[in-house]
Amino acid sequence: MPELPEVETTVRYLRERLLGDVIVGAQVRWARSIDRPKARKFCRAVKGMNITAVERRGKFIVISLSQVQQSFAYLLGHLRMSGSMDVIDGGSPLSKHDRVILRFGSGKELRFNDPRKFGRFYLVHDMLEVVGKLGPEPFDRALGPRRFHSELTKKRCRLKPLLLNQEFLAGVGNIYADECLWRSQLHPNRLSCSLRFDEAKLLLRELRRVLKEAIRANGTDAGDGVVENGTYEPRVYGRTGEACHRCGELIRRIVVGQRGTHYCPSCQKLRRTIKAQRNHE
DNA sequence: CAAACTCCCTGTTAGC
DNA sequence: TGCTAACAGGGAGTTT
Repeated sequence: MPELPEVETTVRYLRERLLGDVIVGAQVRWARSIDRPKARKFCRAVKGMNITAVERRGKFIVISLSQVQQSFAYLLGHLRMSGSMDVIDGGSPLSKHDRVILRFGSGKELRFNDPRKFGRFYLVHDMLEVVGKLGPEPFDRALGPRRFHSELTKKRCRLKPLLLNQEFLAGVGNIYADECLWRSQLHPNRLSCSLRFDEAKLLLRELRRVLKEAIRANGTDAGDGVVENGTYEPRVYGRTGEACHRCGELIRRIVVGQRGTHYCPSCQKLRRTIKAQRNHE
């Protein structure tokens, strides 16, 4: 599943190939892949648009567009579960799950491939219409340990669902939520309001470290038929029953907030000490 | 406010 | 071998 590192990888890939190119045509093979406007209007409106920037906001791909008479300014894309983007020279046969194709003046084609059909494009004037409610970027300079701790403690949620909440923090998905909790030795069910300052500080640092490491590796290989060639190796995610890299205990899978969650029962204790445990019993 | 549920989808997999 | 049913999962919306 594409999360921040995978989207960042995709954005860099697209930027390198599409910057300055002009969209000359669009084909939509699954109408609901276009969230807004309606597919017909979308195809008409993107024609003649020039790609002036390709950036990322959370898990959204943000493409800035310019045209002589401006009616739309941003093309946003979200890969959701199984989406991926490919830029090819054009003309080659379509593959089964290609949902949207953009043709460019250079002859290149952007192909949006999405087996599960959850991914979406948004063509809008104001990108805040789509990404306006997102929380801060994990790498936002304004997000320091102090503010992170205060945001964490003013909520009363379990850590895992809170990290996945895009209005709390933008870009974290199931894999990297599990990974940063393991690295910080925090239990996914731990209440956010119970975190000490040093624990919040550690969590933020480990989250940034794991995201950086994954970006450097071009993300994680989905292995799910999704075209991705990242080499980041998760330490807990998808390693149920295997040995913890820190202590050797077997990694366990539980469900937290309707999401599969992987953690080490020995390194990530809910309660910190035996004494604290007794006090609760 | 927090959490659970439902829906959207299809490839994969467990079970028969 | 071949079939069916359960399942995963991001996010929006609804209900508890």
